[in-house]
Amino acid sequence: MSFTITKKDKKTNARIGVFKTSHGTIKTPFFMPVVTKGIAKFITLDTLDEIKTQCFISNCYLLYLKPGKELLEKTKGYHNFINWKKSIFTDSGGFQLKNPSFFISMNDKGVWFKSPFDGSKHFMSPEKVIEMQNVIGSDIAMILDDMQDANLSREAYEIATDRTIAWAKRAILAHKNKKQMLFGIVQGGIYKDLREKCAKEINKLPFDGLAIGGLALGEPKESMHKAIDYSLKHLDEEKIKYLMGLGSPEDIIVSIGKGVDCFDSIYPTKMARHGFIFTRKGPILLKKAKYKDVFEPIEKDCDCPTCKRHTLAYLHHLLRLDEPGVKILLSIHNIRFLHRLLEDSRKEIEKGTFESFQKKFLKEYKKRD
RNA sequence: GUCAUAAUAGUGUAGUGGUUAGCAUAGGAGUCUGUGGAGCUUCUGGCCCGGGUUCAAAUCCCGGUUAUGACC
Repeated sequence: MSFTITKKDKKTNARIGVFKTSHGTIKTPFFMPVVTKGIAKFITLDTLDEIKTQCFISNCYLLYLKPGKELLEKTKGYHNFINWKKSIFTDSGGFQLKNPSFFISMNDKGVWFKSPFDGSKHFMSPEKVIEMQNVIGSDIAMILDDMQDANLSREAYEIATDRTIAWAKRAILAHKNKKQMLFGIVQGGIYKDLREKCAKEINKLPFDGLAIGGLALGEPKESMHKAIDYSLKHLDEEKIKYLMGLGSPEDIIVSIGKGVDCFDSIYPTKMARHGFIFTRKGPILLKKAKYKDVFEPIEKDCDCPTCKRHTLAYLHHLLRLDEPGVKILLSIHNIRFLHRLLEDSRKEIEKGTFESFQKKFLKEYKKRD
């Protein structure tokens, strides 16, 4: 279990590296799809393998509810249960804090959640979240953090920042599993001093990786990018950096240049379900009538199963009929698109040409509809 | 041919005298970022035709047209 930077870009803060977990080696920077409950939405694990997914992220809280701790103990972990040989991250459930269908209340001890399945109440503490992730057996566990929604008062972010720091310390003490890595999370909203304070404190602790959370929640883009900078500035350069939740192609390319190594997001799959597909020349809204007779793949050079076999006209036809299968085909493309984008970024960093690649990408990736 | 019933956005429908004529879907525009989901916002678009009653008609009356059904 280690992270080794193999090359640093001279013109930007981008870097490539090798991230070793108990289940293999991941080339960084990388994108991981979200596999909340043991399967990605509309994509099987088989397909994730086929489109060269190195790693995915699941959700500790949702796995705690179903299938539950006992079953995962019986199967000796989540890897066995779902039969996935490669690496797995688990999110703590901190993100569900902003979701009213889960959240009940919280204090310094932890969070009361409710189950949407039966309304039952569950208490989650920083320690309990570590314990559950241990049962899951994920390669990377995330600490429970206090993530506040955008547009709250500064006081709310001050409390959340202090609580995240306090919980991070408790998580470190609770974490005993030597086969599992633990990542800390930086919070602080869009406030420079809070981000810096949180980053410094989290950076002091012996985490295996460092995450930046609480972004892309409705704050302006510019504030978001600044918040990333404030956070990264005080984090150990040699440790792996994980920007939580961001998945738009522009955000990823910009953030790689800042020195981020790891991304996860529901963005590609959610967009796909709503008929939005990524291309290097910008996103396509496939339902538009202009695609009804375009007999070309989404992207000619894309190697995903969807592009190798189908045309825009065909996919448009399925989307207009609201055939469920089209959500599979589009989700596959969008995930593969991000994997390819990251593969290309790694190649460009290796060659020392990342900066011009980044500029060219951002110039070409404009809305074309 | 006779009788009955019906006719409201492209489609399917609600509306029994005073409504900005409602809803769904289709169509246009926008949006979605550590998954309670396949969503959300928004725009466009309609009373079969002609006459009558009434202060006022999608609504009541007469005629026409068309559709469906039954009968001959």
